[in-house]
Amino acid sequence: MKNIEIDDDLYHHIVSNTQSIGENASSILRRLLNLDEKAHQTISLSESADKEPKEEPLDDEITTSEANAIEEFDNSSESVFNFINKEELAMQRGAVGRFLLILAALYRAHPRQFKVVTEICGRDRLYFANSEAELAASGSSTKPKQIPESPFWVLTNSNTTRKKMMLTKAATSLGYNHSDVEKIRELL
Amino acid sequence: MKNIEIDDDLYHHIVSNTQSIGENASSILRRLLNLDEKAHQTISLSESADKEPKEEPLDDEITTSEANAIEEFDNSSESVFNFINKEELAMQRGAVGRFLLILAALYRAHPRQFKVVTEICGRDRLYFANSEAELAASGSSTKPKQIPESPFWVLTNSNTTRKKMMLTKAATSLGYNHSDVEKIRELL
DNA sequence: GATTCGATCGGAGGGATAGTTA
DNA sequence: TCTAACTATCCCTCCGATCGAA
Repeated sequence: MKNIEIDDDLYHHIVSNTQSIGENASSILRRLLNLDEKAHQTISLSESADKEPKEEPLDDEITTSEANAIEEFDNSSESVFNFINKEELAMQRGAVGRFLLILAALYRAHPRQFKVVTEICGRDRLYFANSEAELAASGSSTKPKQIPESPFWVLTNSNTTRKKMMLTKAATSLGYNHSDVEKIRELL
Repeated sequence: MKNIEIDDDLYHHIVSNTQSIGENASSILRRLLNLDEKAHQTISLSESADKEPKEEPLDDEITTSEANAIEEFDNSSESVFNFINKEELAMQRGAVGRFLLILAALYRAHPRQFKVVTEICGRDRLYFANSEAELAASGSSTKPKQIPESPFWVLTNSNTTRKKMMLTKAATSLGYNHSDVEKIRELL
């Protein structure tokens, strides 16, 4: 135990933070200074549990058969709409944020067949690819962005009209019918 | 001047934070507790030695007189922490987004006393107000933004340090103790 | 010509820091 | 004069419409 001398205002400040009858100065100070306890568990690593959808595109040949096309829907019961969070969408600052969110949903719903989007491209720019470099190399200022939680990248330097077109093509490639495609493009 | 008795480990902690030869305990403690060097925070009307939530009403037309003291904490069981969504926070692009989200949480937890933040201000700019115009008029390029889901506006044209300061002052005005204030400012 | 595509460039937002004031 | 506090300019990044190119 030690005695220290402090100014009145400090003293009052400490007293005013008493949280239990008879609490002593040390206890109050520890709380105010964030000391004591058995440390604080900074960030719970609860994160690591859910992650790891990772997904490896796998290079099976899709073109081979119709059967394949069906089987593609490994998540057959899943549709993008199960992965769209309207709140989150609404919160985005601009079209790019929404664009990425929608694509991320498409990827989550169809991780294995997603690679077909890779075929969607412009006159000379690639629109989708597995790496930033590929997109960057296909044009100037393409502004590649990674589709969240996926191994794919998209070109981002385009007007909104074109972004909608990309969504339309992507959804169509993944087997959505016209009315669903329409709903998807309207999300942007 | 007052004398207080503290544990050895606390004593050492304080001593080890000495920053100049001959610095006294009060000075060190003020620094550690983020208290202003002299006088107290601008806004907090220094209480006497009373404990507990302190806080004072300002012009409130509460119908029941007794309610006044207690009623401050209309959402007494509510703390900002119940209104903070870490996910949402993490998603923000920059400090401004987080800043607004944290303030919105503070407002939701304390809608009736929130008006005290209105007293927080700089040399000539207002930091909080009930209208965009007020803030805009108090300086140039103040970039006022409305605190989501609230009738209040904040100035936004400041560096991150100052935004943290604003949060600190706001939380303090609303009766949070230092350790909570610290947690809040760390959210930014 | 008509149409599709590319990427430049103006605009908005954010916030560090230079500059100002008390 | 010197310093601490505060302001708001200004640079940077992100967006995406627009207009030139194919």
